[in-house]
Amino acid sequence: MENPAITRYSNVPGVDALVNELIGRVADKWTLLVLEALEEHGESRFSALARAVPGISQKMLTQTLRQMERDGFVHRTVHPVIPPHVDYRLTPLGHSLGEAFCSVWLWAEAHLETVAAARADFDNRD
Amino acid sequence: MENPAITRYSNVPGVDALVNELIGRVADKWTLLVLEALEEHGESRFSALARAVPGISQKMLTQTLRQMERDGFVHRTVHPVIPPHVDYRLTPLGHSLGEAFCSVWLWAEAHLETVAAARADFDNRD
DNA sequence: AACCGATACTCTCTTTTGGAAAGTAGGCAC
DNA sequence: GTGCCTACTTTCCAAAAGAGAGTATCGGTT
Repeated sequence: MENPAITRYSNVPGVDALVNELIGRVADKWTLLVLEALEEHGESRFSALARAVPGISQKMLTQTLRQMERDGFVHRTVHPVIPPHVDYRLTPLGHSLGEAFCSVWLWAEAHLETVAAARADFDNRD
Repeated sequence: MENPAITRYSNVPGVDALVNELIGRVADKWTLLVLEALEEHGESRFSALARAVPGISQKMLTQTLRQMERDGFVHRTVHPVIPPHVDYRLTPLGHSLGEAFCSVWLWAEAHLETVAAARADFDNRD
């Protein structure tokens, strides 16, 4: 009873599930915030990212960076010195993702007040 | 000890936290998928959305639609008939968000294989 | 030799979130 | 009455996230 219909901006049926999965991975708050921090500050260390992404826990930062590394968005450089020194930087793929999200950031900035007004309106109904 | 520095594509310090919050709301897998379904199919009923968004539970669909309604992305029309009939459609604001995300969908489609290859490569290391 | 500091994690515990499935409401055909 | 229809709502349980302390490493200090 599945609807095999066209979905998504391209209409290739079998690809949709995969695109959905990738979107699910990419449409993640922390991924987006880390991506943005790396776009903004360039190559950064773990502790710098922890500072740059407000509210992220070390655990989530580690996890997010691992996923992003696995997906090929960031490159991890370990300098074998004491104390340890690890740098993270965007790959070209990660950078291209950042550019794709650029319009979303701009949208968020542009419509911040509209959304706030909509929320206030909604909360004051009934 | 907070770093008040420039973040985001605009550099207005106080706005950043709000933009972050909005991004967190908007960069949500289910929100994105529902948004896409509404872009694709136009005004839809609850059950049609449940079918159009593969894998979503009723609970998450209800919750996501409520949030999107509160944020002003969707309009909810209740037809007071029996059995109940409720239609959801994108507001202009919701549509503009969909357009902002368009580049992300295109990115996902375009780089699907690159990401798959990166993952395979990562998983086969050490 | 014991201790400390620095850095990037890692582990444990508690809270929050998400999914599956059953329940609710209310008129209408039977 | 009983069952049916749709759009939720609730409940229970499992998975995920956050807080915060712990770990490994080595050189320098005491």
